[in-house]
Amino acid sequence: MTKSEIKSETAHSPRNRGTTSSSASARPARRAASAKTETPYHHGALREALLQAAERVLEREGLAGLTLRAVAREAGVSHAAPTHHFGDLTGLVSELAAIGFRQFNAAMVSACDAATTPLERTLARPKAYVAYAQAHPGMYGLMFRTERLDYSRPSLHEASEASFAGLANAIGAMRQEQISGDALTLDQGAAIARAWSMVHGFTTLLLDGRLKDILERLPKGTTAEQLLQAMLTSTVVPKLPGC
Amino acid sequence: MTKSEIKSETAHSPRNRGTTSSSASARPARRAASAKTETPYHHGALREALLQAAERVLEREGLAGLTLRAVAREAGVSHAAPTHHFGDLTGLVSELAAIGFRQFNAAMVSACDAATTPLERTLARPKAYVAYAQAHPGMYGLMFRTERLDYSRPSLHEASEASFAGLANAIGAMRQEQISGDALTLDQGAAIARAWSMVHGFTTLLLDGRLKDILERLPKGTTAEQLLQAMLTSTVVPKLPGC
DNA sequence: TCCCTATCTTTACATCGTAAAGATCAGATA
DNA sequence: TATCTGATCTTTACGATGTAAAGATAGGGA
Repeated sequence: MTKSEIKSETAHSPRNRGTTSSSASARPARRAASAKTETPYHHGALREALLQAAERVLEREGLAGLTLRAVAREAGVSHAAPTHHFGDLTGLVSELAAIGFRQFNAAMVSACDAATTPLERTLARPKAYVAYAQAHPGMYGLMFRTERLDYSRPSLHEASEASFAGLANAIGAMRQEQISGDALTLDQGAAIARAWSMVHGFTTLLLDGRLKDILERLPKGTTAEQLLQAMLTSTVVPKLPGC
Repeated sequence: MTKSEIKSETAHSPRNRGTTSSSASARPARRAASAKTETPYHHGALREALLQAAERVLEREGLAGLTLRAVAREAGVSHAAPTHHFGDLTGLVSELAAIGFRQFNAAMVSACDAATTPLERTLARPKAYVAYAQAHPGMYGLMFRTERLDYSRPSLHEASEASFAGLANAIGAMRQEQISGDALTLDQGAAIARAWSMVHGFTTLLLDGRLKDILERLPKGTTAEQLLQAMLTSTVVPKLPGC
């Protein structure tokens, strides 16, 4: 889109494989793996390399810049190479999102482990949630942009499911209840939905720059993290109908 | 993307303007507005027609299907016609989002006006918020997908600003305070952020199908609206740290 | 009457996703 | 050891998209 900036792509032979095929013999001739092959025809671990390249592209150029061809360029292979490993763009993006969910879960678990005081234990998870999103805005945006993902992929389904389970358990712990996997009371469901909606909504609005107006009007120097904490801990409940 | 389904587009002359130019005289010849012109060369109100076409395309085929060419097809004009009115895709999409914000605000205002009991007055706005998103998922998704919008456009900036102002005022009313435009206490900011995050997060999760797991585990027949209400009214505050 | 200008259409081009066919190579099989 | 097979990667090709630029067509004033 938008005319793109550079990248001619007319340059064939993605990786300079040191072939230096001088003559243009139409016959394949099977050039016998010329002694100093810089990079072999077979990459060896292209799948992982592509996923890492994709993450770099995503965080560098944003969601719109995450294309199959850009990832292939970043990895130094031909533009059709990713297809073999991921089927299509949705496949690549879904695998990347699965990685994101695993990073995300790991961040929250380790934040919980590090918490010591009761207040820290209460805030560790939401703070880690927002912190991950701020540190990896591209990844977070990808993970919650359903239209580009394929949740029927086991890796993605599992990873996002684990994310939800962790949340539900944390809420259960707050309510000193064992949240059974199969049934919820309305109160339990409301508690889970409230916590998740609040943190997810805050994060989304923050990343979209929609909280800037609020932050600017707060006492000078107030950070998003402080706003989050105030939002989560303040017990002042509005008493009258709005509108 | 995805190979598309149909639409040949090889059919030139978007609208059948009844020209029936039999001979192929290379010279323009200025065919004198043949008596029964079905649709004139100049549409007359193409800008509005394009915006309406865009909304139809958006709700019918989703965000990914909302392309300049698809909108032009829907409106029956050449694929480059929208460019003249909106500059580029971002322009069209931003104007459409502005319309969305205006519809959205109107829906909340009228819901507030219709509320009578105190409980209704408290819930009218959030319920209208979610209801709009459910009725116009494409529009809602568009409005909060920042990466495709250009907030420097006055119409969009104003409309979304009005949306925020309405929210802030509603929170102010709940707290029986006058929320001054330029400064906020941390408590006030937290109250606004909490309300907005909660409702926006709930809506986003709901539209992305991520609350399905919760809804299925609630007492049989519980609707999203009931969950929202429980989420907003329940005063049971979690008492212990989580993790 | 003539021409200017906004509006709309054509044409063109770079990029994208994806399919299909060819090239390359590692390892099994004989 | 020589050959074959299948996985991996590259080429080539096609339709779709956004956007720029040039041509065609009126509507409305000079």
